[in-house]
Amino acid sequence: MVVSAAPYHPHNHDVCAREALDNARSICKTRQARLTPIRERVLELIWQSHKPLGAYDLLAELASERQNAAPPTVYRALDFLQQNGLVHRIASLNAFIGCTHAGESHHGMLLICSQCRNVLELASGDVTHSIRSAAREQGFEPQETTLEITGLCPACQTKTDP
Amino acid sequence: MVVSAAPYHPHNHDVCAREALDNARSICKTRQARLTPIRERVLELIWQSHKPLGAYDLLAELASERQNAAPPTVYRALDFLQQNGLVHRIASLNAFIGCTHAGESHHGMLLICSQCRNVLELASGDVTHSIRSAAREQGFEPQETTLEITGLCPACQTKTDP
DNA sequence: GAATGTTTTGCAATACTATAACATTCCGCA
DNA sequence: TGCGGAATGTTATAGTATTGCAAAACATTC
Repeated sequence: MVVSAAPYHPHNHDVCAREALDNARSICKTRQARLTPIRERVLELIWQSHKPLGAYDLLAELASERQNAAPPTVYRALDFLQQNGLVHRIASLNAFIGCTHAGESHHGMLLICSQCRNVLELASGDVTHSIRSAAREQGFEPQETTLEITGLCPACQTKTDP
Repeated sequence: MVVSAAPYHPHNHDVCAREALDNARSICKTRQARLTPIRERVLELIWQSHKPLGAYDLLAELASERQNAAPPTVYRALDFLQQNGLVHRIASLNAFIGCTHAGESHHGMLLICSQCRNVLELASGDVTHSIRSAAREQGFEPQETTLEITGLCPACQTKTDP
């Protein structure tokens, strides 16, 4: 499932988020991974927008809903979600975003708008391929790729141009 | 100046580090940036190897040499070195590495060995180009790119293969 | 449905990473 | 020699993440 080119295109985000949740439930069922209430709620919070959230943002939300939320609560949920390919951690921001390519084998290229903070996840075969071959040329065997690009999304470009 | 394909190739690292320091001094002179003793020492510490060092690793070294080293001491030095393109911050590790392409316009692609922790910096035109065009296809205007790849370097591949 | 082993959650403490704010010192330059 | 900006000293604190152990929930088998 690939969500359409959100977030730069206007879209019904409720539908978008609901689809992501449904998809997550289906993936977890297949993988026999337990999408517990805490984990599901964390994922739901992350999917409230296409802007990355910090672990302590999530914790604050969670703590307002349940008594016993502590840092490990949210970090464990995030670990689970990452391991099942449902969220990405954005290293350059120490924040987390819902994965729009869950269930597909990919390594996401994240386009992060420095102005509105929306994040678009891309999976480009060209990019993947050129990175792999550049690495292999050096005899290097890649395992994990972190590719994060900050810049201006289309909407924010027109806003800042006079 | 491009340092040869260190660190995977055997090389005289003393020479390698000394060249990096000389190069840094020359760059700072040109840019009228003040490579003060603290800043130079931090850079020297970073260049002791091709393995990334955390800010607090650097601080520990620094503190053993001078009385007044505190976190801001090392973070300020690192800020300066980054702004002048002499070191890179590795977001996925919260650590710092000497830039092997200082003085050249580039955005480094870092190959990080998960076993020996050595880091090789690459500047591939192909990769740069495919990333830029993938971003632009979405109408996105890139400003900063973080590209970090963990995997196995040639030496560690042969070690782990039986 | 009770016993058992595994997974998940609760809980407290702490480690690690980074910055803020303000005082002081240093350095180039008029 | 004194002025002004840059760099450093100093203290405190903010922000991010993990460890370790106890308790509870759950799945499975008997």
